[in-house]
Amino acid sequence: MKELATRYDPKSVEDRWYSFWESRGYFTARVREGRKPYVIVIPPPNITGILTMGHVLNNTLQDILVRWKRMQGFEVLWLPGTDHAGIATQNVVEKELAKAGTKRGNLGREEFLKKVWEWKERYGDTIIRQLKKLGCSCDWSRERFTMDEGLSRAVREVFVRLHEKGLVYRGRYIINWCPRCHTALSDEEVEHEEHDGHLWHIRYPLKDGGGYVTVATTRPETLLGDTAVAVNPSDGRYKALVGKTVVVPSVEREVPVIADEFVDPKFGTGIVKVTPAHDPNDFQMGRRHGLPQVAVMDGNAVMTAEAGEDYAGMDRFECREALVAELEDRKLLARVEKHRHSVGHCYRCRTVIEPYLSEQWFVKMKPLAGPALKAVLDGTVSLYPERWMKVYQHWMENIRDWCISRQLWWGHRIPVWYCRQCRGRGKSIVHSPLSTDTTEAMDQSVDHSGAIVSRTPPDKCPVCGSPDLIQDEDVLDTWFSSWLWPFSTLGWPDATEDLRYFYPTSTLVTGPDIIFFWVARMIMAGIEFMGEAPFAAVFFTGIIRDMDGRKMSKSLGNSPDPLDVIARYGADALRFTIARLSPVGQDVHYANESCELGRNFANKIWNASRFLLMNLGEDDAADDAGGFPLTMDDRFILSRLNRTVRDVTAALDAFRFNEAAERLYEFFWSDYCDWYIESAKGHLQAKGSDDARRSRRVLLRCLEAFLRLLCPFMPFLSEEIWQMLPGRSGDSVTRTPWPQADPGLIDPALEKRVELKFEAVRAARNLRKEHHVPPRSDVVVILKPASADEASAMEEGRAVCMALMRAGELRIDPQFLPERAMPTAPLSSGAIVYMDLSGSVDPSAERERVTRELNEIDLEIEKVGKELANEAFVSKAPSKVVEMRRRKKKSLAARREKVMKSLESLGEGRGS
RNA sequence: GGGCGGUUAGCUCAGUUGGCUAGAGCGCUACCCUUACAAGGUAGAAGUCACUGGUUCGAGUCCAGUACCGCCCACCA
Repeated sequence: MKELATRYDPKSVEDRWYSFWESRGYFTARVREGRKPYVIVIPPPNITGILTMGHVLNNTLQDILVRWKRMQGFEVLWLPGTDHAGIATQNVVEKELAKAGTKRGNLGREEFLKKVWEWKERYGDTIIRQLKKLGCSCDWSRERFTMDEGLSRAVREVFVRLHEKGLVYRGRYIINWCPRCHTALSDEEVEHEEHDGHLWHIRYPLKDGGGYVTVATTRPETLLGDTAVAVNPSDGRYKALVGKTVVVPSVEREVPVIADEFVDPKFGTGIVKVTPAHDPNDFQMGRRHGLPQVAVMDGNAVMTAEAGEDYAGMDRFECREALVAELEDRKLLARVEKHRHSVGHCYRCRTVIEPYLSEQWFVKMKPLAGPALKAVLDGTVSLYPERWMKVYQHWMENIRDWCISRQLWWGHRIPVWYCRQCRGRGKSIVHSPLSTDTTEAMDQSVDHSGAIVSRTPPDKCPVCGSPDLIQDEDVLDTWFSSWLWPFSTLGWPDATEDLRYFYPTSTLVTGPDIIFFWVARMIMAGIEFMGEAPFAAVFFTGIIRDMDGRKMSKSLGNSPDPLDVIARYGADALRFTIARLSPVGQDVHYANESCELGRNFANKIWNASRFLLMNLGEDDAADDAGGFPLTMDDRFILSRLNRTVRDVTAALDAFRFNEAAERLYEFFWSDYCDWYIESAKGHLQAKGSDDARRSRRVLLRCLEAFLRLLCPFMPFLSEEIWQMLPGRSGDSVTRTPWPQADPGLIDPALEKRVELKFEAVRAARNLRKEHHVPPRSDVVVILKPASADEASAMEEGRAVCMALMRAGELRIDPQFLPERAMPTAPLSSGAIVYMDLSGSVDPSAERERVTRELNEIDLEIEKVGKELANEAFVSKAPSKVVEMRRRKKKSLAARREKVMKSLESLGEGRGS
């Protein structure tokens, strides 16, 4: 047996075992009929991403699940991959270009895309490599990318199918526009933030010279695009105004005063300016009243010529300032109020979003939402924690159409073409789908706007036959590929074996921040295209925060690099700590130092195993106790082991990872190390004895079972130790079956009996300490048991107790009566522990201590006495509970008596 | 404006259907390098379970309300 270090060194083992597992194909799933599949698709990290603590949490939990399920005999597929992350990636590459002194406009679309692909090849798998460091057991042979050929085909297929159903449409609407990214965004991609702004009250002169109307606005610069002023039709104050004409300041445009229900008379002045081209509500109002749309800003949020020559070319916020100054000069600014309101920001670059009128593609969501909501409400898909159901339901019931076109270059190009001939001549009003006789026509359709929607690039216009076609410039929202992930990754739209066998998947583990972006939409897509929800359960993790409760972020610098943590503490330590700390459905407060929890635990396991290995002989095996009769302690640890197996399994079944981790920790540290190994040490001394052999085998049996339970949490360490155990010939702990709890071995009564011994030992140790007995010196301990059963339990454990108490002599004597002052400690059973210090006790200190004890007992007696004196309690509470109280009272009384006696033996009675 | 969490030891959190004296880890105090482990052992101190009321024989746990913290949603001109 080679010498093992006294500290576990994760660095020297982790990579070795990872490649061992990988090279043996342990993570590769196969289609195996008759075997139940268990499938998780990874939430694909962005190719721009590096591993964050959020990923660590997420993927550790997924890895725990899949490793556990593999051991339970499922055919497990954990499907990995990455997301092309349209905006994020384009931004990253653009930044690189900027550093090199160029920009994408200079390169042109094709050249730029080449650059992005190059970037992706170089850096896109960073996060994948990092996941391997963490120990993630993904099936890398099935790794996918949202822009690879198969997934791109799925995207086109979905777009065309939705278009055929009339669920994809194009139109000119107000959308969320990021002036920095130069693209439209969906509502979900806008992050609202509370912001201290102003409410400017602005006077619009009436054309007839009869004074002013005063409107209130938070965005005065949009006034340049006003085409009306509105009041509520039932607002008595302003009835007379309706139909009159006012003059928009600065641009001096004459616009009508209209009446519209939308206006809230209680807000501001009750009069609202209407800017149909720059506000979604005004857009609607404008449609209702046939108002012109005047766009005063361009895609850079720079004022256009429509804004008037004073402002054209100005940035929107600059313009705001200048315009307010002008209004003030002209006495048209009635007043300014402070006003707190929420402002939308781009989720990728934080720029303030501009409502912007433009032509975009949308998905009609209502028809998709219905079945997806039902699936969650009826339990086809269960959400953990359940409360997310409400959030989900609210979103589904108030769902709005999804703007899916992006004015980017990096992404799936929209599978739509336009005919230059037809469009040029302004004809082509054709309805989809084209039901002509050609097979090609099945693949494409032309909608009322002249768009040819096709799975493959068409070579000629189906209307006029012209080959002069041009593809839509836009790409699709990144999430338009993500929402297909659970089936596109398995080969859809082809009817592959994988798809048939592995779909629907089992569990999705993700953060609640993408419930709308991703989870909800996947459920919709799964039901729409596969006819079945994509997973049975969704587990929402918490969000990782720092100790001050702040979100981890680069700018705050509070975001640790998991690879540093792994280097410092080990992957297992990080995994275990994260699992242990993450409360179900609650955010995790994390600091690197927390990983000491996992590191120390790993070290404890390492050393306990080392101890056992030092004692083991060649012939020791774990499968049985060698036919030797088991001791009480043996049966105790086996009982605790089986209890642990049962509890850990139940906890995992319920996604209570923290509880599972806690059970493992408790069992190993408290039961196995603190008690069982300590009590076994005596037996192990005579190596050749049956006693020692029995002990070794039970120790080994527990360790083996424990390592298997631990394996999903700490795969590297458990493998390292597993391989050192006798009788291993290169088999892997990851391939062993998950332990089954044997209920017959769980014996609560026995556990109680053994706990009595703990208590006696603890009491004796406490007495030693209180009376300053030097650690090395032996003492005489006398135990006065409360029952014959206790006496026999103590008798059986005599040797162990003596060792742990460090007692030179242990007398078990039901009749014992001290002749002189002796420190005592009562046990909960009513038994009493005496320590004979041969008169070296200070009676007054002891008296004080015992008096304190007596007071505590009296307090308890009073409490129970009151309860039992309560007629209502005795008659209404379950008899079991009443009985329990009676017993408690009795044992307290017995204890009190004993304490009183020892107090008397100390010389004086108590004052009261 | 609507909704959802949280509030238990100095810190981070358990406490599953109400029922033995509310637990753990870290930190703290004291002693100990006892031949697996000082990343350890042993013993200990430390809690008005946010507040107010209610239900109940009995409330950290259930109900109502209040306060503070956090998050999400909303056409908050």
